[in-house]
Amino acid sequence: MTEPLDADMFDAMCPSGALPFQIGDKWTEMIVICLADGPRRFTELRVPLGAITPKVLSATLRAMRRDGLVTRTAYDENPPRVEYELTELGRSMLLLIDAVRAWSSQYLPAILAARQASERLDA
Amino acid sequence: MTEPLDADMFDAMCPSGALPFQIGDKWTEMIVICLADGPRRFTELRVPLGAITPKVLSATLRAMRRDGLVTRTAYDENPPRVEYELTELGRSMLLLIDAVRAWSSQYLPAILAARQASERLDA
DNA sequence: CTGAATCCGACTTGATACTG
DNA sequence: CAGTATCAAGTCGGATTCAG
Repeated sequence: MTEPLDADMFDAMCPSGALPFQIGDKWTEMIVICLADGPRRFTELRVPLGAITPKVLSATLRAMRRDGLVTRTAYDENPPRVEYELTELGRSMLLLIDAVRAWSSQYLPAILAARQASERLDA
Repeated sequence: MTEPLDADMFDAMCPSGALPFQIGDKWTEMIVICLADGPRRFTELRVPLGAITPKVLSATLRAMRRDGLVTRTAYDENPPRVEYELTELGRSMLLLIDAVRAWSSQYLPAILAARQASERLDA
């Protein structure tokens, strides 16, 4: 259920900067996807997110907690362990994220083609 | 079909800043919605967009043209007239925008409530 | 009417280093 | 392990002014 996250899991989504649909800030969508299969630890999330700095991950998770998208559970152990988990509200985003991904796979190539065509006009 | 746009048509959507789904940049979604019923002129678009500056509207439309979302048609008249119209690609976003809006009407209140609850903890 | 040119402040993101 | 503190850089939207 909660196997280790693949460090390359977002590499294939590279042209996401061209996608006209953005979920939250730069990282929210990926974090939601990472948490889809169950709770994850702080460092565990850093693996697939391409060397996100701890400050940014911390800030993003705090904003998501504030909006009720994730919960944070700290275990009083040594070494410390903290787990983040999607709330029902956060989980409700998964369906819409799937819809966005479906739209992307269908239409993103057209956007990239239009972009390259207009680049040729500039030259 | 293309009745004048209401200057208040986006006032009810005010808490859109809290929405975790963003379409393009700040204005792209609203422009797509404004063009849903047919072509619109430059100044016509400025009405419902709450005093968007011409520079920003121009830049947004240029980016949308570059991505193949809208077409621009200039008529050689005096005074000059320019019309923007959704392409098929741009029109394909409408379904997804509807899905985002449906999600919003269902879950955005929960986000706002969670946000207010965490504000009370800060105080 | 439909923009373009310039300047600017605010916000976002990241690099780096440090702590309980 | 799980963050925080500080600093630097880039980007975006906007105000203002001017032009075809």
